[in-house]
Amino acid sequence: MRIGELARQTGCQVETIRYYEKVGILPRPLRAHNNYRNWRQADCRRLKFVLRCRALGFSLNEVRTLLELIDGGHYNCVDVEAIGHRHLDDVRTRIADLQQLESSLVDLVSNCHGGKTPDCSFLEALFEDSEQQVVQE
Amino acid sequence: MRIGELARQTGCQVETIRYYEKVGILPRPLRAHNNYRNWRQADCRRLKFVLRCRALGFSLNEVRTLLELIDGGHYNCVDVEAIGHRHLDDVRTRIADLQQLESSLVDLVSNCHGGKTPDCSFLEALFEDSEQQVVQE
DNA sequence: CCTAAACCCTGTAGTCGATACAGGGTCAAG
DNA sequence: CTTGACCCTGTATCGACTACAGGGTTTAGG
Repeated sequence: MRIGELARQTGCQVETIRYYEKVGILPRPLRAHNNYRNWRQADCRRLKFVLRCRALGFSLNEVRTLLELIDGGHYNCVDVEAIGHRHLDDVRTRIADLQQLESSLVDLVSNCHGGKTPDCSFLEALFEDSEQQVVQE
Repeated sequence: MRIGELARQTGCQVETIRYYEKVGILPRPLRAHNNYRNWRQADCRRLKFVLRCRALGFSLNEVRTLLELIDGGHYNCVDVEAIGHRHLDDVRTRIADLQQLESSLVDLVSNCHGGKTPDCSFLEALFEDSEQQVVQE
């Protein structure tokens, strides 16, 4: 299968496939006489797996770890679960951070009543020399 | 004030200050005889403003826009409010996306019961050739 | 006066996960 | 025989920094 066909079957961009090959997420495929890559069905399956992991917010390094466990063949479900749980914790932390951020923004914007310069409470609040800490993103 | 002192007063890293100068977020300061940067109190205030915006998740480009409005002096509170609201919408979208992602992960992980290879339902679910779409991050 | 540590400078490269060319080669249809 | 779709390599770009390398300056202590 040529790269365009693999792209169609997976919904992945051609450049991204070449990128995944370069960084070792996908194996180097055989080449045809014209130097075109020749992908196999197993590569398609693997790529779909990668894309699903990415859609779930796993980093490429996490995906690499999962793939190594799979490729090694002697993975333990406990290891896999640990990666999943760690990632879930990450996601929950990010949600909590964003929610803090949201409420700070709501506070700021709610003070805004369309007045003219220089009475912008939004900017004034951001310029205040208070020690009040805003949550890090 | 030298760069280290500005870093201490703002909690910003020295390299980041030089970076902000390079990309035009901070003005080019005067230089002492030894070529050391000489920052003023107004720069400190400006940098604190920038850091607060960043902590609220504004991109550097959004910060740049806000600073241009301020520097121009003829900004309208409506413009500022619009930037704030647009950003708030962004944040809410990201929260919703992450929450979708969280529930997908919970589903995956909850099927995991510490079994041995090759009975890992977590990996199997990711390998499934279903058309079921996972939410994009 | 000397030395060591702390500070400052410029410039470049690296991070992550792609994306976007530039500049070429190949192939099938009309 | 040409057009357009496809493929190749290699490099540059994005955002927002961070981390050096390789140098100069200042400051405190002995």
